Amino acid sequence: MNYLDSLNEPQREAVLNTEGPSMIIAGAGSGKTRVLTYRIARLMENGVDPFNILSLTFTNKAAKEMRNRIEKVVGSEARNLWMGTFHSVFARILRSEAPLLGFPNNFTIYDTEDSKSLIKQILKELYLDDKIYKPSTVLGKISGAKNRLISAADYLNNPIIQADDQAALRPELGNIYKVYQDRCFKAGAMDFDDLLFNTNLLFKTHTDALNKYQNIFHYVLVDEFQDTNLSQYYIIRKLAAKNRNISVVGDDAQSIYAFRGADIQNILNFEKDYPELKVFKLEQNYRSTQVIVNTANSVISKNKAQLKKNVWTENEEGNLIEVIRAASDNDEGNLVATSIFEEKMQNHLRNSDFVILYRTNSQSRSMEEALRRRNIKYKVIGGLSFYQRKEIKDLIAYLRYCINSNDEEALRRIINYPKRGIGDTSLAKLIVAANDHGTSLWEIITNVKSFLPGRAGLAIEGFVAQIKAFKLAIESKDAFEAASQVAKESGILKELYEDKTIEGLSRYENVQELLNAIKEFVDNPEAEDKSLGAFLQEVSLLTDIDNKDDNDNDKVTLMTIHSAKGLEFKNVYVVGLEEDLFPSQMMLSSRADLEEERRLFYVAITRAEKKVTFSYATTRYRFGKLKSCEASRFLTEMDQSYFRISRRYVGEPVAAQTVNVTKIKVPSPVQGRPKVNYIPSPDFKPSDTSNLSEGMKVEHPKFGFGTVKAMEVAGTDRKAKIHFENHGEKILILSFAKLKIHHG
DNA sequence: TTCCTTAAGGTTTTT
DNA sequence: CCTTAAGGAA
Repeated sequence: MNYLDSLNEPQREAVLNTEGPSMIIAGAGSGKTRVLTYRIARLMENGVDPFNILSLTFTNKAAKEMRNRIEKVVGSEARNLWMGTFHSVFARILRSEAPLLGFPNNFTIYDTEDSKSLIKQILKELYLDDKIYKPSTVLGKISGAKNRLISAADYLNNPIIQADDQAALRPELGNIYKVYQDRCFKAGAMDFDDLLFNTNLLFKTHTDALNKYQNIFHYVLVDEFQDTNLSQYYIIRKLAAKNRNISVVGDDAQSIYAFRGADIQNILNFEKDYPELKVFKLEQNYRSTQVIVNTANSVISKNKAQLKKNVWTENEEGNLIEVIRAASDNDEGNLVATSIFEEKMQNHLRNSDFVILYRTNSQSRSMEEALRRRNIKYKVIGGLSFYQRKEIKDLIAYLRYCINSNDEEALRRIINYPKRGIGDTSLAKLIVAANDHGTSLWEIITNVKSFLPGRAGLAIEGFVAQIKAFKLAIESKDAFEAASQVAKESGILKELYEDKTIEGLSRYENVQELLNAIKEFVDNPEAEDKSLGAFLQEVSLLTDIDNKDDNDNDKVTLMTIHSAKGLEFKNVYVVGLEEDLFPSQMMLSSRADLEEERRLFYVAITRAEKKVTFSYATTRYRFGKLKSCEASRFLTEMDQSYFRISRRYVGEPVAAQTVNVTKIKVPSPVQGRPKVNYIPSPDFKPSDTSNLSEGMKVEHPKFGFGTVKAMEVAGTDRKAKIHFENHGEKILILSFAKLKIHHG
């Protein structure tokens, strides 16, 4: 029972309160994972069978780690817990219940690429313009509807939605949605959103199935609750309806997935749905220094929509936050890499103590180049993941097709790869035939002679014979041997082997790597289902962060801020802090979007234990063109009292010295006075501030008019303490604060 | 049907 | 800058 002693009061209460509904509001770094771990351990110690506990996490990796930690407390029984992401847990359940909904047990899971490809196909068939109905937009609409549990029929019958689509000049959206669903159904396929939508459907239409799972899951726990969507919320609410032992953990300040349908309303609904709810607030931060916690708080305080929470820490004050300004994106990479190198040497750190976080995946390039030049080992999370590579998807499409021969997207991929003389026109004829006869493509191509008598028909017969042989192999051999046979006899390996370019070589190696992964899967003694189908399912639901580590773990990590959720590092670099990049220019149109960007920034800062470094570039290549950039508004709006401007500017020697700056304590913000949005004078133009001095009157585009109270100059690092009429005292850094000097 | 050249357009974030 | 779509010739 000693673990209880290691918890603070609210943590302990949250752990001990195992019965009934509860909500744990957990600030960043407040020991949320510990609480969840011990809570589950506690349940098991109280005699609850692990088979009766469902714990939903945001990544499979988080589930695995938590399982290991619980195992350390209660032993190997922890393996029997139901743990995983929403998608993987309910895919598993659907795997056995799918026939109730008319799907085969071996249904395929379409990834985003498959979905878009199908939408393109449908647009062609309906003679719709893909400039107006852009596949990604259409998919987004369909996804949004599904996440709010609106079926295609509901969509078509809803007058408000129809009016909206009419007004947006996209009246056919509902129709596309309907055709898309029909085609998925016929293909025996579900997309990511269908996994959740169909789980809801299952529980709604089959009370016996619902009862079954209600009786299995006596306890339901949900991590990262702020990032669940309505569809997910309904699932857990249904599951918990009988026992009402439901516990959710989240932090509204870290909600960053609204674009995926996540709805902060879920937190409010939760309070309404469970009036007997117990709420626990974890506010003490154990992860970060005071500098980091205070800075992060100053960022998030700019948001209007938030729950009341006071995150604080007893940790040391810690390093100042360093701000690097670079001349270009490449320069930014160099300065960041140099900084990492120096920090590492000075403080005896490991590569793995560092993370570089950015808004978009494309920003990794300049960082990678700079790190490589300095021989600093790194790994990139996300981006084009292994399983999204063309050669991998091709082989997987063969395997998918052997398991589910109605899988239209897989067929489209492989029917003429490697080339066997079956072109678009032949395939189009087959699809038309399938639609006209109301049968599956597989039935058409197994009787191809009656539809395509010529040379193309012959080629298809050869293809079908091959697939039949593969199916036999999959039935009689283990997954690895079968997949190897498919790779060889399909001609994929040969095709890649003959490509002697560097890319070709690496593609060949990637396919071998996939086969290795299947081998490993088959050899894993813990896996209960070693079938090829099980492998494919697991692989299709991997998250970026789930990619398994190689043996050498001492690497600098590069990833998007989204991927970094839930992780922590000693030193964090948040790079590319420029207007239009972060916040992204796509997110400037509404207040809600901008607030989400700010929460994202908050998440980035709060990953750090010891030190945060910000960087931005004044020019950056975008679409192959050099564009000039401005420092992000996030830099200008936050509390800058802990900033230290790095002297790492272009042209300076690599071993630039750091400036010694005494920190100015910032007075707490003026209380009680409402902060009105200041509208700058129409002729507002930032002045040259190199001669700014005490007593001058200035105008700031956000804070309005003020008087300079004090100046502090240390090399290139210049700060001004300014008293603003409506916002009190602020300390601004002159290299990016925009100020107009008013004379007289 | 395939392969080559050229043009256009695209970067948020992810299960 | 990159990748993908489209168009034309063998």
